[in-house]
Amino acid sequence: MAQTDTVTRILDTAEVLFAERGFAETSLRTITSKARVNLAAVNYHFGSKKSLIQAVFARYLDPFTVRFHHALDELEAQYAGGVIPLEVLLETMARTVLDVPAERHSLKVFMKLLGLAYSQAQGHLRRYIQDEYGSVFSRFTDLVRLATPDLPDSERFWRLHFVLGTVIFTLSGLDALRDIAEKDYQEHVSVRDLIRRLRPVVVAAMNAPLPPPPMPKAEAS
Amino acid sequence: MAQTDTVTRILDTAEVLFAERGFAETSLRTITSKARVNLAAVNYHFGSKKSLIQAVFARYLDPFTVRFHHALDELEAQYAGGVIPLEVLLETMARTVLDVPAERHSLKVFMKLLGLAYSQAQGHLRRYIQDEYGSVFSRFTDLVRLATPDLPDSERFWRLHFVLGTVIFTLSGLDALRDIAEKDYQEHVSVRDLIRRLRPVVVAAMNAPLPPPPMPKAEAS
DNA sequence: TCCCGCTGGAAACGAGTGTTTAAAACATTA
DNA sequence: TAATGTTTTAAACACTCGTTTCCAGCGGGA
Repeated sequence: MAQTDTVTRILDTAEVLFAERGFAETSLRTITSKARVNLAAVNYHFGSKKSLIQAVFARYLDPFTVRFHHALDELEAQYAGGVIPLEVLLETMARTVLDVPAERHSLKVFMKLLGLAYSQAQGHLRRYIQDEYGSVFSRFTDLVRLATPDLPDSERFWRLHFVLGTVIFTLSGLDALRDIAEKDYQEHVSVRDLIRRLRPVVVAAMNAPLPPPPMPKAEAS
Repeated sequence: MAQTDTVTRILDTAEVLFAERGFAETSLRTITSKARVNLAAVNYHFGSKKSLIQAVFARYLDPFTVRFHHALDELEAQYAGGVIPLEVLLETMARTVLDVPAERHSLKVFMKLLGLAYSQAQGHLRRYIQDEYGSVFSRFTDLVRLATPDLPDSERFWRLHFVLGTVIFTLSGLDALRDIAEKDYQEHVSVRDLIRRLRPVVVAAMNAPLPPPPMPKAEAS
């Protein structure tokens, strides 16, 4: 192997370029030249650009899933048989998300990638993430169901995605927002600062009163 | 002019293609062939692809801003001098957003475009939207400040972006989420359905208790 | 009638894309 | 040391991209 492994050098370079410019806007030539690696190296080691994108995600999501499963195991043991409170579940997820990139690169990159996974076309990516990491998420939502027995299933489904949107949107667009915030309010916000602000908002959102029942169908949508 | 104006035929086709595949992933050739228009027509009528993208947004945002300004005018007259309640402000914004695409195409396209504007690189777009339509948003946030006097400025700033994230994220990824929801809960959700569910969540998020003060700085971020 | 400013159309340009090839360099084992 | 398998390299391939060029058709004003 070279000074540092070619594979990891490609991954390190690709993840920040993807995060700050998107997938389609980042060419293999940009990646390989910045990583000081031959152009063909990507296709040799990963097979294709698609596979490289998936590999970038795997490097974050693999450690995340094992840590999260582990954390949920501990929680279930701790509350043996009982219900794990919603706040604890959310807190655990947040802590796991925060821990994973700590040992790797920046949390910012991780969140930007998650944001891209949702917004960019890249159908293969959504399918890959769903197939590969869907099970952890279902386990989590099952626990959330136990913690919020009064919420109708569909309502809980939507609210989870509401807060997911809040978190991903905020953290993935953090740089731009932080610039505005610092200019207007002269206060520096760290990621952990943001999480502190997010917590009460997310809890309040999940515990919001139920919406009124839908109007008797007046017009088709 | 042809059967329908070449310019509007380009815009009509471009907006749905952009919405469902992103900007970089949609080529001018795809647009022009689907619109049954010559390839050179885009560069002739709009000058460049960038300008076409901006024109697509302008066709939504121009009517939106005049309507929204008008609605805020009425509100200020109605509450002459007094404070406009937060719920009324949010409701007004939601109604305006809903009204605009009604006379044009789908709300879905509009929200997907907004989502793309945030997530895709396209620096020129963010700048264009900020320069062209930033004033309406500042007027709105000023009114929100009056409605929530107990919220610190920075906290209100972040919470507004939190709920913005919720709305854009949910509505722009609606199709995928709707598929899951329909499969799992056998209920069809319309956009207006979603807004009904969003309302209490957004209000609760804005009115959430303040976060605890930040920890005495332990480690740098 | 000639000329002019627009709009539409086919073809080409030059740059940039992901991917493949075949040879060279290296590393590892026998 | 020789043979083997693995990794790196430079060059080419086959496209696709946004943009430009040049010309044909069209209208109405002089």
